[in-house]
Formats: sequence, structure tokens, C-alpha cells
Amino acid sequence: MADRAAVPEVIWARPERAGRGPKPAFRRADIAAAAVRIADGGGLDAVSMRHVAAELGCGTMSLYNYVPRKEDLYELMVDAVSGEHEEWEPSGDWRADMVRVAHQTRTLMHRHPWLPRLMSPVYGFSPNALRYLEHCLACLDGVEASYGTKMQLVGLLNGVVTMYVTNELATAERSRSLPWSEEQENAVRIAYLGSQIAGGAYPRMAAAFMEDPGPIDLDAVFDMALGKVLDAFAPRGAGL
Amino acid sequence: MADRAAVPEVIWARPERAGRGPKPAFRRADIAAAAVRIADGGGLDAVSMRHVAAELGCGTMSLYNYVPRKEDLYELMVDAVSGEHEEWEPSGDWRADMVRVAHQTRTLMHRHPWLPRLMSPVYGFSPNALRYLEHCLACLDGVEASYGTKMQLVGLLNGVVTMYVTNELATAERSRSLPWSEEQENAVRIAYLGSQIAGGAYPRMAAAFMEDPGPIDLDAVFDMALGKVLDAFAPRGAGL
DNA sequence: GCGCACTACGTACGCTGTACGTAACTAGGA
DNA sequence: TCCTAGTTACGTACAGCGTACGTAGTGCGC
Repeated sequence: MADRAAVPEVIWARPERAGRGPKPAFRRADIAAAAVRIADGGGLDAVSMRHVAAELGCGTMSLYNYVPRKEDLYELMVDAVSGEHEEWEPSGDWRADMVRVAHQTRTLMHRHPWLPRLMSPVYGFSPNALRYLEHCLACLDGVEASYGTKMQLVGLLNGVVTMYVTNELATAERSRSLPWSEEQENAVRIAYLGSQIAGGAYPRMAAAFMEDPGPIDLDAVFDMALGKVLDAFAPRGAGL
Repeated sequence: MADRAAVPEVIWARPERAGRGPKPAFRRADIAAAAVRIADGGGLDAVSMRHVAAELGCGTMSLYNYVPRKEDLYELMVDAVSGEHEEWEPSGDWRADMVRVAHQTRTLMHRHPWLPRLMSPVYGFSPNALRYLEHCLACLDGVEASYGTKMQLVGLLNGVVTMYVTNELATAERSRSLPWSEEQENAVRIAYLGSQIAGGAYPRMAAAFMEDPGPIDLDAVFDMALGKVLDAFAPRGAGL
């Protein structure tokens, strides 16, 4: 009996190919790719063991030969798209490199809108996550600070990016599981908001929504927040 | 026929009591409280329509008289605990007030560990969320800045708090749905991490984990990040 | 070449959200 | 005042989920 993990197991520590039986029909990468394909097309909730198996053309339960739990499938997915992170020779300007890293992460999350929901520090040590972290640290090589501080910077940056993209995608991703359109939902919510504000109980909120700053440039908002966070760590181009 | 929402509907716009039929057995607050109780005790995944109904002592489908979709139950929950936010007379020192707000939010999230997962800008305009936002804006009354900037500050602050608490709770909340303990899982993951680092492919990661900064004080880390974010908006006690 | 670990996968269980139908109830209009 | 239409309550049912378990069949290590 294979004793399907009564004890914790990191999927990455498990060898792709066991010694004994018939050779596996897929590689882990195939499975991850199939799951990513489904999530990209139909949202994270479309990723079920049955769907992934169908996408691969195998029986549902066969997947459990590769992935002990669905949770591990998620971990495979996150690692797979983490592999899309490009790396480059550190430019010497760590601030510029960090901005580039952040933009790249944001692009990645827009390409795979389910990614923010799966972002977890627990997945932070998959093979591709390690490569990514090492690259970030390399970009910070010239900075005089402890690795602890550098890790905190990278963590905060990642967090802020995740947060912003989550907000950027919130209504769009939400409308995927709703029986009506995003615009309809927004209209109804804004109508309610208007009625509440008109009540006079929230004068400052009312003023805020009267301001009408014109169309919001999400890219600019993101860049501004990113800049502020970096400023917080290095106020005037000094070290951390 | 009641035509159970073929068109979007904000739950807050629906009256608690309809004119016609028998008087409802519960108020929305009862249902929210029951769901919160279950989530506090058994995690968010324990919140199913059947469980909530059982907690209330009514049939499962009766809930759908109060809540058109499960999603709306979540919205009720977030609003309910948002009501736990205390308010106070703005002190005049907006930075101190913002720190207090952030600490309060963090405490709230530790009391209701499922809250970060449900944090969504979509729920940002429930009654208690409006009260909360209005209070934040009131604390910023003396600051010379547009309401847009103020909203951005509040948003960024909330986001950073959410992010930090998510990380603080990640392993604990995760272990709730796992058949083994948090410590076991951590041990296995650290063992894997060690083996990878020992391979020599990630020299900086290796150095980072050699550093051993001693026990981490989560409160201090949180306060530091919070301070940096506030510094980013108001470098030296100036206005925004 | 034997045995056993492994792959493949069908069946089945308990759980989920919720569509639908029915019975009891009550407020508004005649 | 009675009638009726809209609401509440809730049992049943269905499609889908993760996954435990059992059974074949395959091919490496001894």
C-alpha cells in the first residue's frame, strides 16, 4: 500500500519518477500546465480534479498518483507561473530593479488573474519561488542592509503588488461567478451608495464622491503607491 | 413568483421585513451572528448554508428567504464584524489616529481570522464599512489633501494590514484544513528548504537563513512596516 | 523470473450550493 | 369582512465537488 501521505509531504521533495512501476503518462509540468490553462480560461473555480483530468485525457483518480491533495495542485500552479518571471543582470540601481520586479509581478498577475488568490507565504519556497527570491536578493546586492531587512522589503513589495492587483481585478473576477454582468452589479451598488450618501450621515464620503477626479489611471495609481513604498525604505536614494 | 434575483441586488437595499407574509423568524443580524460564530470556531470553510441553518435551528432553504446567495452571507459577515470597529473623537494627531485604526483592524482580524480572506473592495460600502470610512476621513480632517488622496491612504493602510495579518495567520489557518499539525508541516518544509539551499544554487538565500535574527517579534515587524508606510505619505510630520 | 511497488481508474460516500414545489400565514384592497 | 396575492418555511432533488478504497495491469530490482 502506498500509504497516501498520513504524514506531511512537500510535493517538491517527491521524485517525479518512482523506481518500480510502469512509467507515468505525464510529468508534473503537464499537470500544472493543464490546470493553469483551465484557470486562465475559466477562473480558479473551474479548476477541479475532474476538469484537469479531462483536460489531460485521463481518469480523475489518476491525478492522485501525481498530486496527493488538491492543495498541492495549487502549489504546482503557482510554481509553474512563477517560472514565467524573467531574470536579468542587476543594473546597479536597486530601486529601478525593484520597480521592474514589481511591474513584472503585476503583469504576471494580470495574465493569470487567479494568482493573487493563491498567493501564500506557504508556497514561497517552491523551486521557481526560490529562483525569484534569489534574483531579488541579487538585485539588492549593493545595498547595505541585513538580509532580514531585504527579505522584508521584497515581502512588502510583493504584498503591495498582490493587494493592488487584487483590487484591480476584484470586480472582474467576481463577475465570473455571478449570473449578471459586472456593469449591472456596479450600477446597482453605486445606486445604493448614492442613496446612503444622500441621507447625509456620511458628509465626508459624500464630499469624496463629489470630487470626481475624472477617469482613474490604474497604472499611475499603482506606480505612485509603489514609489511611496520604496521611498519608505530609502527616503532619498540612501541605503535601506 | 418571487423571481429570486435574475437581476443584481445589494442586500442592504432589501428591506428586512416585507409587507405581506408571516413575520420572519430571524433578523439579518441573527444570521450574520450565527455565521460569524461558526467561522470563528471552525474556520470559514465550516460556514455552509446547512451549518448556519442548523445553528439557527431552521431548515436550510429558509435561509434563502433572507440571503439570496451565499456570497451575500459573506457580505453580511464582513459587515457584522466591521461593526466591532470602535470610533473615537479624532485626536488632532492624524498619524496617531491612523496607527490606532490600523492596530484596531489588526486586532479585529486576529479575533476573526477568516476576515482577511473575505476582504474585498466590493464589500467596501456596507453600512458599517461606510461608518468606518467616514471615521477614518474624520481623523484626517485637519490634513490638507484631496479626499482622493485620503481614500488612497486609507486603502493602502487597510491593504498593508490585511497583507500582514494574512501572513501572520497563513500557516495557522492552513493547518485547520490539513490532516497534520502546523509544526509537522513546517518541519518538513524547512527540511526541504534546507536541502535546496545546501545545494549551493541559492547563495544569498543561504546567507539569509544563516543570519538567524533570533525570535521574530511579529508586533514589532508590523509596527515597523506601518510606520514606513505612514512615513511614505508624510515624511516628516508634514501634511500629505 | 518472481514479487512487489507502482500506475491507472471505476465506484462510491459525504459534502456542497441551490432550483423547485408545497403548505401555512398575513397584510392590503374590495 | 372576506379574498387573494405575496411571503415565509422547508423538504426533496440534482449536479458538482474532493477523495477513500478496491482492482487490474505493468515493469524494475532482487
